[in-house]
Parts: sequence; C-alpha cells; structure tokens
Amino acid sequence: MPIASTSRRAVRQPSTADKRELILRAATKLFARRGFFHAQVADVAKEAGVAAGTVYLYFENKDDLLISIFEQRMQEAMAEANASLKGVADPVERLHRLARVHLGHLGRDRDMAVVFQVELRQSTKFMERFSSTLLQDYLNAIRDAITGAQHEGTFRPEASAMLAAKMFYGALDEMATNWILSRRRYRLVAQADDVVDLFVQGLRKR
Amino acid sequence: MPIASTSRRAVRQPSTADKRELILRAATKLFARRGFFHAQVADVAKEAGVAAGTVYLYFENKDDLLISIFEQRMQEAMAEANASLKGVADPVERLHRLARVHLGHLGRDRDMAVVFQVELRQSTKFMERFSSTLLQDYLNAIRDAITGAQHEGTFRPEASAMLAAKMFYGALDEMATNWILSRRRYRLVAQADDVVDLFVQGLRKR
Amino acid sequence: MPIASTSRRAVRQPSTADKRELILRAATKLFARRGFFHAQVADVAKEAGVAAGTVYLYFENKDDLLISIFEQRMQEAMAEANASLKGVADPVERLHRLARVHLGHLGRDRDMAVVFQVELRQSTKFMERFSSTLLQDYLNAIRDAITGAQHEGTFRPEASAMLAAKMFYGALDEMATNWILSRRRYRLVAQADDVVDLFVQGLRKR
Amino acid sequence: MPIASTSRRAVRQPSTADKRELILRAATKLFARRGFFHAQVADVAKEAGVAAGTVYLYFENKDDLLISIFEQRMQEAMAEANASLKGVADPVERLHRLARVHLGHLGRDRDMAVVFQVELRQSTKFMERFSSTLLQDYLNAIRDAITGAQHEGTFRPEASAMLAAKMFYGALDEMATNWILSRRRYRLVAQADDVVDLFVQGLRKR
DNA sequence: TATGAATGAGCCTTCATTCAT
DNA sequence: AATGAATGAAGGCTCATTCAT
Repeated sequence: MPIASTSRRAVRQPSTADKRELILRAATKLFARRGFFHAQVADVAKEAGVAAGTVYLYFENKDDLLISIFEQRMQEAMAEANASLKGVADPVERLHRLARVHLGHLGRDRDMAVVFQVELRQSTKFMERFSSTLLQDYLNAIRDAITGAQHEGTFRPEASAMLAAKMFYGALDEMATNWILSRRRYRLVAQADDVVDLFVQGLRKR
Repeated sequence: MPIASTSRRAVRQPSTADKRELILRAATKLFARRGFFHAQVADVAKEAGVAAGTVYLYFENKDDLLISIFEQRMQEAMAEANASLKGVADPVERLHRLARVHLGHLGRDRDMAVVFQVELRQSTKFMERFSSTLLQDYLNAIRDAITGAQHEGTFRPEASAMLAAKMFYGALDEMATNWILSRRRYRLVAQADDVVDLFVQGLRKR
Repeated sequence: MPIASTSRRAVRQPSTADKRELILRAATKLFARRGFFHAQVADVAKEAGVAAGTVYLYFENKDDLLISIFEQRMQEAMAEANASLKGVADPVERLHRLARVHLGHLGRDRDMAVVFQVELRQSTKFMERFSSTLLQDYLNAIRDAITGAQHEGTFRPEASAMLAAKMFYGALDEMATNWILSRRRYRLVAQADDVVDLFVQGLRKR
Repeated sequence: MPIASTSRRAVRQPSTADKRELILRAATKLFARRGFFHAQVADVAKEAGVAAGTVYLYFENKDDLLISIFEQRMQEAMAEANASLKGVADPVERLHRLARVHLGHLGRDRDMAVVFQVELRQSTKFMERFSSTLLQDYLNAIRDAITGAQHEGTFRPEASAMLAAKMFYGALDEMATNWILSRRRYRLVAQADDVVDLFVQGLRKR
C-alpha cells in the first residue's frame, strides 16, 4: 500500500465508475470502427476486458450504450463550453469560443467524433432525442450571441438570428464530418476561427 | 407478344423499369419510417406488391437497395441542377440556384429526405462512398461559383473558397435535417435564398 | 406415381398441414422426454427434420408450441368424445364412455400423455388457460350425466354433482399420471370401467 | 445489547435454521407467483433479505430449493398426519382424518399449495422422486385404511384397494388444484368430509 | 420472370453460480 | 458466514438470402 496515498483509488483497483468508463470507451471504439449495428456487444466486452454479461451490469442494453456515450461526452463538452464562455461578454468572441470548443472537443478523439457524426444519426429515434434537448440548448447559445451582437449594433438586425444559428451549427457540423471522412490528418480545431470569421464577414467584398 | 402494340408499356404491364422504381419507392418509405436496419426486405417487397425473392431480381442485396435509392435520386437531382444552372453566368445567382435545387429536391419528398439526411449516414462505408464522388462534384460546383465571384471582384479574394463551399453545403444540409426532424410543416425550399444571402452578406453590419 | 391416386397428397409432398403436424409431433416427443424448459427449439426442429427458423413459420414462439399441442390434441379428443356419446342416453353409460375416451386417448400416445399430465402443468399461466375453457366443458359434461342420473332416480340426489364431477375427473387424472410415472407397462384404458364402477357403487358394502 | 440475554437467539439474530427457513419461504412465494423457471435466485435472495451468494450457503442449487420446499413441508404434513391418526382405529374415520390433513395443510398456505400443485410437477424428474417415496407412503396409508375396512366388513371386498386409494388421492389432489386456480376464496379443508363421504357411499341410490 | 417457403448463421440478453473480499 | 460483482454458457428468435417450382 502506497505511503501517503490520498485515496483508495490510488491502488488502481478499478472502481465501478472506472469500469463503466472502460466499457464506454470500448464501445466508442468499436461503434466507430465497425458501425453500431455491426459491432457486437460481446466484442465491446472483450475490448473492455470484461465478460459479456458485465456490460449489462452497467447498461440497460446495446442502445443504452450508444445513448450513454452521447450523454457522457455531451455533458463533458457542455462543461467545457461553459468554462470557456465564463466572463466573456463580447458576442463575436463568444461565437469564436463556441466554435473552438465544438471542433476542439470532436477533434481530440476521432472515434468519439465518428460516433457523434455518424453512428448517432442512424435513426430518427436517436436524432430526435438529441435535437430536441442538448442541441436546442446549443443552438440557443449561438442565437443569443447573435442577438446580442445585433442589439449592440455589430450585426445586421434584419438577419434571422435562429436561421443564422442553424447555419452556423451546420457549418461546424460539416467541418467535423469532413474531418472524419478525410484521409488527410489535419487539426480540426484550426478551422474554428476561419468558419466564424466567414460567418461574420460574409463572402461579399465591402 | 402483341403484334401491333408499340410497346408493352402501353398495356400497363409493369415493365422492368417500373418494377424497379416500385421497389425503390417502397424501400424509401420503409427505410425512412423504420430505419434501414429495422426495415425488413420482406416488408419492402410487400409494400411494393411483389414477392420477397423478386427484390433480388432487381437488386444485389439490402445494401444495394439503399445505395440505389441514393444513386437514382442523386442522378435526378444532378440533372435538375444542371438544367437550373444552364445559361446562368452570375456566380451569386448560381449559388441561389444550387441552394434552391438542393432544398427543393429534398423538400419535395419527405421519405426520400429522411433517407438522405439520416439513413445514408449510418455507416462510414456509405458516407465515404457518397462524399468521395457525387458530393465532391457538388462541392466543386459551389466552390467554382465562389471562385468565379472572387475573380470578378464580387467576393473577397482572401476567403478560402473550399472552406466556404463546405460551410455553404453544411448550412444547407443542416436546414434539411432540421426540416425532417421538425414537427412543424414548412416549405424547406423557402429557406434557400435566405441562406445564400446570409452567406454572401455575412452577419456584420457594414 | 400411384395409379388411382385420389389427390395430390398421394405423392407424399409434405403439405403445410403435414409440416405443422410434423413439428408438433417432434415437440411432443422432446417436451415429454426432456421437459419443456430443457427441450430446445433447435432440437425440436432437428427432430422434425426442418431448420430452426421453420418452426417460427408455423408457430409464434416456444410457448405456442406447447399450447398448440394441447389445443390440437384436445380438439381431437373432444371430437372422439362427442362421437362416443352420440345416441347414448343412459347417464351411467355416458360416464363409462367419457372415462374410456379420456384414458383411451392418453393411453394411446405416451409422449402426448406426458405433455398433458406433466408439462402443461408447469405454470399457472397454462393451467388457467386450460382449466377455464376446455376443462370446464369436460367437467360440465360429467356433471350433466350425474345430474341426469339423479333426476331419473339412479343417483342419490343429495350428493353435490359438481363436487362429484371434479372428484371423477381427479380420479381419472390420477390414473393417467400414475400410468406415465409407472415403469410397468399396462393398458391405461383398462382402468376406466373400474374407476366408474367404484364411483357409482362407492366403497361401502350394501 | 440486552444485559441478561440468555442466548443469542433471544436478540432475534437469525440463526442458521432461521435463515434457511427464511430463504425457503421466499422461494415458495416467488416460485408460486412467477413459476420456478421464471423466478430468479437473485430475487429469492432479495425477498429473503440476503445476498444472492448466501442462498448457496444453505442450498446446493436452484433445484435443491424446490426439492427442499417439498421435503420440508411434506415432513411437517406427515407429522401432522401421524398425530391426527394416532389412536384412531376406525378405518372410515382414518380416511376422514387423512383427507382433512391433506386439504387442511394445503389450504393454510396458498403459495405453498401452488408450489405443490403446480411447480413441483414441471418435470418428470421431480414427479418421479415424489411419487416413488412420500406419495407411496401416503397411498399405502390410504390403502391400509381401505383394506382394514374391507377386513372388518364395512367395505366391499371385491373393490381394488390400491385403485381406490389412487382415486381417493386423485380426487383430493383435484380439489386442491381447483382451489388454487379458482378466483373464489373458499376454505379448501371444508371439502374433505364430502369427498370422503362420496367415496364411501358412492353415487348410486341404495 | 416471379414466387414464397425454407434456411441457418448470427446475436442480444439472461441468470445460475462462483469467489475474492 | 456473508456479500454481490463478475462470469460466460446457453438459447430463443430474427431475417437476409436462396432455390425449387
């Protein structure tokens, strides 16, 4: 037993939370590489180093595995976004921060990105669940920044803030999808500022 | 064989092409409503009014059904796009035309839109196939319009045309996805011009 | 091909009804010998000479297999009973006929008897289904014979006809169960008359 | 902790025997309500307020649980029967006593009755075990009473005592099964005397 | 061409049992 | 003695695909 150990966790005895996370990572990897339907629960278990039945001690069923990946990672991304926005008042800067967190988060873990950009969209069931809750919050955050900029006179007041927010999200989403489908290996987050700039400036010469 | 009949089509005997189309429509409907994996080939056959085995006279396998929906409809959309662009020189107008064809095509058949926006994205296998061919052509068409506008001095030359093209596509794609997931029933194509305008003008006040 | 074949059935091409019966017989055999829960559907299929999936073309699920054995055989027994009772007015003789059909039917097919006496009673679900319908009809038939004999003055009027009917059924049922559990091989139906006689005469000396 | 406790039992610390009984009661309840195969050992443990593993400290396996219920309760019933018969010489009265103990015992605990009348009969394995030992003793006791009555001249000598014994048992068994399957709530033991009377008198008018 | 009954590989999930603590 | 997390064998059922007619 280590001297001055600060917690029992230090002895590397995998706790319940550890094992859940372990299975979630294994599922992310296999879902990303084989696709949700072609990945077998037994293989997820093997990848996680546990028995097949163990998966069912931590998750309801195979669907729950996919949903849990989404919820777990989304929650982490939300926390990251909130931290990044804290104390930032300038609407344009807030858009930059949101774009950086969005692409930064996905760009950090390719398997997870594949699950988010591909596997989670395989059925309207998952998509509706996603789009009606967390995505709505995200779109609202974008829209609020845009409205804010309109109120302070930076953005054109006649543009529909919600339409613009969806376009903004769609553009980032497309960047992410392009990244996972591309053979080239580039830093996804590097595109964040350019995307925001183009959205703000528009294409037309002034 | 009828003697003076000009074609067998005249007697409304469903021809080979008719039956293929029939099955494709049935598949589109069921894939859209139940999801590709949950839709059964036997049900597609029943919906089309043929026997299960008949599906395999027209299509290799279940995957081929999905791919064929994509290719068939995409081909039609491409023809529509080319017709719409014919003789139009103004780059900004070309962007408008592309957006209208894109959203117009999807907005005309909800089941087909679901297949395009949801079911076709359920595996990187389909997505890679899609993005490396037809999508590439489409992105190039957008990019060319943008480059054209840059050359004629309408658009800012420093903006990356390819990045802008992807953003443009991503924005339209998001409009389509929002439309199929929304309970509200609105005309998707009506958003085409606003999307293009915002892309061209940008958000910032001049 | 037989010369004077009266029907297509004569060519021994197993028809749908044949296959259903085939599976039912295989299920009866395996359920009787291994028990319903320990018998596997795959083995039933193998015994019937069909693929596992084929069982599900004819039956909903494993439970349905058990229920169908019951309903099929019960229906046959009912027909036999009705034929045997036709034109017989004497109540005591009717009791004899019922007992002979009851024990005769079970005694003719040991596997089926095991399913009826053992496997069908493994859950209140099956038992309630059984006892609330067909068994009720059977008990009523016994009771009616008893009531008839009471009205004509042969049987004591103070005895409860329904209680007596249940006892009568219980006694026959016990004979059947004893028979299938016994190592000795005797003719079950041979006990029918003795059981009825003892019921009618009682044990007490007159 | 009480000061003058005379024994650990006094503080209601469940002893080994207590816990075994606790688990047996829990098993009886769950087997009766869900059926032996659908009841899970883990649920039996939960119902008994112990951990799943604990069940295996007291019983070999799940089958042993069912067998133990049978043996435990049967033993109690046998003791009850012996006490009830003690000092009773009249054969007819002995039959009355046996019937009353039989139906009285089952009628006192519905869950246990379900286990005896339904769950224990789910396989020839259990049934053979049962019928070749305890049931044999019981049948012999009935038969002996009948033979006794025949010797003293009360019962007809030409009736087969063993056949009559089985019929007697079968009739009581049917009463019990009817009781557990009936929605009506009546006292099972109340039927004991009527059953015996009818057996002794017979149906025919004298 | 068309049929649709038959196939059988494949997979999710359950749950009795074990065993390190 | 007691725990309860972990195991992994087992099996019911589905469904894409085939093929004799």
